[in-house]
Amino acid sequence: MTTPRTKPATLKDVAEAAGVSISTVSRVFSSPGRISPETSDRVREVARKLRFTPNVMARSLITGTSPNIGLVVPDITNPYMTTLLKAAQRVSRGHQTGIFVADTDDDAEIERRVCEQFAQQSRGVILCAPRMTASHIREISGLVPLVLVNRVVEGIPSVYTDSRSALRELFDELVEQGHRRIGYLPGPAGSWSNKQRARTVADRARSLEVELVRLDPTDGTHAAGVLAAVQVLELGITAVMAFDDVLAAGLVEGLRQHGKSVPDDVSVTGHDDILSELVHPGLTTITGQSARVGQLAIARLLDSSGPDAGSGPELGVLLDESVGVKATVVRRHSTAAPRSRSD
Amino acid sequence: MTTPRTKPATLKDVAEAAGVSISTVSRVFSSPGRISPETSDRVREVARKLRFTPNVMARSLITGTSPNIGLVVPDITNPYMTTLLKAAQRVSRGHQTGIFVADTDDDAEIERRVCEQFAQQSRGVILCAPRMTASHIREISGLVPLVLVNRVVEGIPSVYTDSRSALRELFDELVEQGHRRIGYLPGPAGSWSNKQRARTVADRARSLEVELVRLDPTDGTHAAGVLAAVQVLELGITAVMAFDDVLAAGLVEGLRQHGKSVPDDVSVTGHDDILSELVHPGLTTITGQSARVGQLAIARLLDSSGPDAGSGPELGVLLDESVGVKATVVRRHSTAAPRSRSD
DNA sequence: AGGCATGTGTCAAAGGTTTGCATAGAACCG
DNA sequence: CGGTTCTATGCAAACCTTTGACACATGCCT
Repeated sequence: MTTPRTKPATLKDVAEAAGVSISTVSRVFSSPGRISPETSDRVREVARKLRFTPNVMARSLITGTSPNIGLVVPDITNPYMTTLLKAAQRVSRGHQTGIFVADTDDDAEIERRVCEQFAQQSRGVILCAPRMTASHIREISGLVPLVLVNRVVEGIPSVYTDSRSALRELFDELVEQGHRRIGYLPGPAGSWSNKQRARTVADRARSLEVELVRLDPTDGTHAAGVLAAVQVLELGITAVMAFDDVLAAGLVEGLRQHGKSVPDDVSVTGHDDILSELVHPGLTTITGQSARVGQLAIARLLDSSGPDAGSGPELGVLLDESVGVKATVVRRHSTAAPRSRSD
Repeated sequence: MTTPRTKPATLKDVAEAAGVSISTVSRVFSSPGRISPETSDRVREVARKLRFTPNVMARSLITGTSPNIGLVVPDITNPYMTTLLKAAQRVSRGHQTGIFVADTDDDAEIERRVCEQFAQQSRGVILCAPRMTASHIREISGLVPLVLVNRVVEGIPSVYTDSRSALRELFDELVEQGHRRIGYLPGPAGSWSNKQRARTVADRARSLEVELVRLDPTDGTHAAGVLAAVQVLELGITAVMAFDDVLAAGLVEGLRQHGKSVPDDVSVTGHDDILSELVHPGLTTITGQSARVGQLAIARLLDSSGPDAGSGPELGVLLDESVGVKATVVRRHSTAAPRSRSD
C-alpha cells in the first residue's frame, strides 16, 4: 500500500563495512584532517555506497545546535516577505540549512508560541514582528539568537530597509510638481515601519512648510486603500504617499471607482516596489530591498552562530548592531503636477 | 555582548525537583493515564515553573520521527503557493508541527537535494514539483511520506485543483458570447497543470467545433504575457484563455501597450484567482483553491503518519489516492462579445 | 491467609552522533 | 638504542528522551 521505507545507514554500518571504528567515520565527516587520506577516502567510498548521511537529530542532540533557522512573519502572503524568503533561501542552500517558516496571522500570541517552538530546533530566527512588544522580543532573544527585520530594538541585531532619504526625495518631488496639500496613507497601527515613514514624511513637510494631512489609520489591506479614496477626495488632497504598494494600489482602484484617474486627478506613490508590473498606471514607489534584507539577515545569523563565530565581525558590522539598507525611489507613472484650480 | 543563553531544563531537572524518576516525568507528558492525577499535577506544576519543554531532537531520535513537515515549491513568490502555505500553516499550528519551506527556483536538481534533506527531519513532505520526473518522485517517496500537489503520479497520494469542468464552462461562455477563434496561452512547458489545462480546452474546442489556436509556449512570467500580445493581435484572436492569472495580467498589459483594450478588443481569462483585486479590469478567472489544497495536503500527511494512522481513511479517501478539489469560474470584467467584423 | 489483579512508579537499554582521553605505532633526536 | 613527540585511531561517556520489563504496594476474592 504505502511505499516501504528502509532504514537509512548509520555511522555504525559504515564503520563495520569499512573496518574502522565509529569515531573514525564520524571524524571523516566532522573534523577532516585528523584522519589519514587513505582511511578517509575508503570511508567516504563506503559511505557513498551505503547512501549514508549523518543523522541530523543525533548530531543536534549532542552538539546542542541545529542546522536550521526560523523565519517568522506576520503574513507570508505579502510579496515583500516572499522575496525576502526567496533571497534567504538562496544563501541558506549552501549551508545545508533548512528554513522553518511561520505565518503568525499578525497575532502576537502566536508569534510568541512559534518563536519558542523554533528556538529549540533552530540555531537562530529571523523575526519580523512589527507588533510584539520590545520586552517580549528581548525575552525570546534569551532563548535563541535573533535577527529582527524592519524594526530596531536596543541591543538586538536587526536589518531593515531604510527609506527615509527616499521618502524625503519623493516628497520633495511632489512639492516641486506643485502639490501643496499632500496626504499620508498609514499602514497598520502598531507597525514600526509605519511609524518611521509617517514621522519622516511629517518632518519633511514641516521643514518645507507644506501641508501634510494624515489620513485615517488602516489595516494595510487593499480594501482599506479602496475605502481611503473617499477621504482623499473629500479633503481635496492632490497627492498621497501610501504606506505601501498594496495600499496604494487599493487607493488607485478606489479613485477609479469614483471616476477619478491617476495621476491626472491625484498623484499616488507606494512603497516596496512589489506590484510594479501589475497595476496600471505603473506605480511610482520606493524599493523595498526585501531581497537584500533577507540576504543580510540570514548571513548575520549564519555567521554569528557559525563555526567561526567570534573571529570578529564578518559583515563589517558589529554583531548586535542594526543595519539599514538604503532604499531608492523608482519613478513610474503615478505622479504628475496637480490639475490647476481652474480646471 | 550577545544575550546570554541559559540551558533549558531537562526531564532530569524536573524529576529531581519533583522527587520522582525521569520516566515518570516523561510519562506525564507522553502517556497520560499511566500516572496518578496527584503525581501528574505536581510534575506539571514543577515543569511549568522550570519552563520545561521536551527536547524535540532527543524525542525524534528515539521515536524515529519528527514533528515537522516540509513544503517544496518551485517558486514561493507565486501567490498560489503562499496562500497554500498559509492554509497549511493554520492546520499545522494545532499539531506543534513546524513547516520547512524550500523554494527550488524551478531546478530539478535542487528539488531532489532539498527533498533528501527534508526527508531526515520531517515526517512528510508536500511536494509541488511540476518538472521532476515521475521516477525521481517515486524514489523520494521511498525516503519519506509524500503528498504531491497539482500533479498525479500512480501510487502516490496527491491533491490537485481540478479545473477541468470550470475550464469547459468558461470556454463555452466565450463561444456563446460569439467568439470563434480562441487562443490558449500556455504556461511553463514541463508543467503537469499546463498539460491538463491545454488538453481540456483543446478537447472542448474540438467537440464544439470551434477553432482553438495554441499560442507559443511561455515560461509563465508576467513579461511573457506582455510579449504574447503581439501574437494574439497578429493572429486575429478575439479571446484568450491564459494558463494563469500572472500570464493573463501580462497579456492585458501587453494589449494595452498596443492600444487595445480588454475586454472591448479582446477577451482574456486567467486561472487561480490570485490577482483579482490588483489588475484592471477585474480578471474573469477560475478559482485556484490553493487554500483548500494546502489544507487537504497537510491533513493527509498529518494523519497518515499520525498517532492513529492505520485506523482507516479519515478524509474519506484512500491514503494513496489522488484527490481533486473542484474549481469554479469567477466572472469579472475581462470578457465580452467580440467586436463585430465591421467595426 | 494466600493468591491475584490493578495501579503506580523505577530501571536500564536504546536511538546516532560527537569528543576528551587513551593507546599504539612511527618517526625523530641525541 | 632509549626516550620523546607526533599522528592515526579506538574507547566510552555524554546529549535527552522513550519504553519494555520489572518491582512494589494495595485491595479484593476465595
